[in-house]
Amino acid sequence: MPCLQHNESARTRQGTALPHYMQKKKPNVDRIFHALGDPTRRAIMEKLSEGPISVSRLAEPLDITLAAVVQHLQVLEESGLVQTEKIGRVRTCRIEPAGLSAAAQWIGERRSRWEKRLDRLGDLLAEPDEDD
Amino acid sequence: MPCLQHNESARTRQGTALPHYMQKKKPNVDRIFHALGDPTRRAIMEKLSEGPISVSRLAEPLDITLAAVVQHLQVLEESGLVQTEKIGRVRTCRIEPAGLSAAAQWIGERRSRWEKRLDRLGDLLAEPDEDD
DNA sequence: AGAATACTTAAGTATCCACTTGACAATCGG
DNA sequence: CCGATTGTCAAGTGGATACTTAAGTATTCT
Repeated sequence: MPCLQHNESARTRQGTALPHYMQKKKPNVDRIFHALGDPTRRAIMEKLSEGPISVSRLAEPLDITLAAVVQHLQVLEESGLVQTEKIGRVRTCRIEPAGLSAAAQWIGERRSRWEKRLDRLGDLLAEPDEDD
Repeated sequence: MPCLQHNESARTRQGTALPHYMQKKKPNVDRIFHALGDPTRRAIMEKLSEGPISVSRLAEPLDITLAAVVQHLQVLEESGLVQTEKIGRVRTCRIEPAGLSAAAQWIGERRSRWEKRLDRLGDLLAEPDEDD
């Protein structure tokens, strides 16, 4: 069970340990982008965007072992990008839209901050006779 | 110069070698998501979203060495997320909006594909008397 | 019941990659 | 011109992680 801990402590945190009450604050963005950082996992998301599918069907086009696919799925599920459900002996996987939304939101925030900055800059260039 | 090759060939490609004429097709999504997969690099993007800034100013809050920051910046620049310009001895870094756009687009495509699927499903449930 | 399917889990390996150190290069300030 | 800033480059290290193999579990088929 202590197998898939990412334990990003070493590099992720800058200073000393976080107080426990803000430990789980937004664990998702970290995990989501880490998950999307792997090309195989993006390929899995690609396939999943076509619709729900079983683990072995997912593995078919991937030319890695089933076991490896399962490991990727665990990462994706823990990050909240994917949701799975086992019925009988087959586990069906589907996209969890909230995960992709969180990623999109992070990107959108940074982008709009940057663009707002550009706008203000534009204003300054347009009216250079305000006080300073 | 052959220092920062990611050389994702082994795992990224599924089958045999790609023909050279489709090698550089969309190298960006891979690099962009790999770049955003690292928390330190996301912190850099965060800071950059406040406006252009020099390398050493960027490094200050990061408690890693300047050299490490430079390496992260190379990854970010090669992925197209960041643009830099050196004037005198100081290199100024800024966000390249096209990079974030590409990431946002990738996410948006998968998300909308998935949601379109859900819509069709909704239609079926709503009108179960169409032919099959 | 026995065989086949569809995963699951654990352990080991090899590669990748974030980071450091240390030496060097170029520019700026007195 | 000398020292201080600001950044660059190369090599090395340790830890993370994508993947494999191999053995095990639970379900379905005949």
